[in-house]
Amino acid sequence: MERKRSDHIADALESLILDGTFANGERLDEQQLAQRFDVSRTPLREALQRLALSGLVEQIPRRGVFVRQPGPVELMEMFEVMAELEAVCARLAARRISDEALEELHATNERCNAAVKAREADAYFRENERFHAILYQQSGNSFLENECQRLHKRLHPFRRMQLRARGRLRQSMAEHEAIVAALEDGDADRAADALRAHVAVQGEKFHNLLSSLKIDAA
Amino acid sequence: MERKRSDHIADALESLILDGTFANGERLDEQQLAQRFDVSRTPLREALQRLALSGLVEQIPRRGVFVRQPGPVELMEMFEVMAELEAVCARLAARRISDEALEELHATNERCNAAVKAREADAYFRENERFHAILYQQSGNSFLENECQRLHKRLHPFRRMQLRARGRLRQSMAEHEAIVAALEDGDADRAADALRAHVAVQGEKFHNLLSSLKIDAA
DNA sequence: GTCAAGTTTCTTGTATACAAGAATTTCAAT
DNA sequence: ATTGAAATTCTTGTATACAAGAAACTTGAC
Repeated sequence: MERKRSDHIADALESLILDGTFANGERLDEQQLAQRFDVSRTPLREALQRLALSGLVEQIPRRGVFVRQPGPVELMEMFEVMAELEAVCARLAARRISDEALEELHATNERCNAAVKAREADAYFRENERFHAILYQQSGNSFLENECQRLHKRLHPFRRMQLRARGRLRQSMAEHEAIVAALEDGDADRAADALRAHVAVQGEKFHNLLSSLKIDAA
Repeated sequence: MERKRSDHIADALESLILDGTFANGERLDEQQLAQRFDVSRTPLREALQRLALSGLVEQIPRRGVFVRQPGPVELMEMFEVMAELEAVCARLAARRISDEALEELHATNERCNAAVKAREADAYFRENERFHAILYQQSGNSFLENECQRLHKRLHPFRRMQLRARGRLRQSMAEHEAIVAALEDGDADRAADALRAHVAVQGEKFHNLLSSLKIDAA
């Protein structure tokens, strides 16, 4: 299963957009980028098209493609949908989850906690991602799993930002524990509510963070 | 806002796949299709890539692209997710829906009913689509609205098939009425449950239909 | 006749060339 | 100096040409 050049370019561009190398309304010049990646315009255009379809970039016919960072409103909307999708995962998983998966959720939380204490941000994020990935998978609905991963990936950079809020890490861990507890009890509604709240609060924290930044800037 | 050739080709190919002109595992030959649409391979490849990203087609590197109709399991999964997403729409819409929109839902249902009585299938489908589109929109979350429309579009041909089940049309109309009633009462949970059931039953009907077809074939 | 290695042909992936529409600049008129 | 139209330049969209990998076919050994 070998990948082609345009795939790698798409990934690279995605990273560059998500980490803010390209500013928001900025136009992405095909020729420049082609030179930068040492490739012709053909695979580059394929990569740009992929980004356009995944929403990171807007393609205006005969004008070019422009970086399109979601604004505060759209972000809140995305977090809202993410919260609901994860709640559905939890509801389904509460019935279907295996003992092994529960064990793994516990283990992941352990490692997550250890990372919090050791102040290892990267390790924390890795385990956090794993926690959610397991939940998606345990929904038993692979279409849902894919949709969740898609949206999760898109929200990734903002999730990271939101976690800088004071005391959020410890609170987030507590929420994880509560979610696992509900799953262990097989309580679908409680698990769903816990997960919905867990994700929704991320959106809110992020929103607060944005507001404070705006005040600072003003 | 002019579109480009590859957009039209993508639409055309999409129709051809959805209406079954191309069989399931069939390989789509770039050269043949290019001739067929009287265009070079470049825009055609763009169109194919779009279809691949939207899931209608699978692209295997250096091998070609193949039609990929979802199997029964995946379809059920998709209907399950659709049901949940629409339930979220209903829950949000129950609080935010405007009087005008409620009025329009009623009107749409009227026209839908008329179409049922007149046995006008096309009109029925048009109004049915409109009903759901209004709900998506009235969620007040445009990201959610887009996601719903995306999935709705993808399920469109299967929805149509499912409605052939005996008595389903009339039952479906009754469900629509119940949904509007819940929205008028501002009862979020009832609206969500009604819409979830309304969509979920479509998946089940479809599943039944598939099973009976398989028995017939055997 | 079957199987395998080598060769040919075909298809996809990439590069380049060309066409057409958009942006920018130039230049004239007021 | 400003405005507006013509022309030039630049960028995107499409066509064609080339490269590389996969499938199909040929040929030879057993």
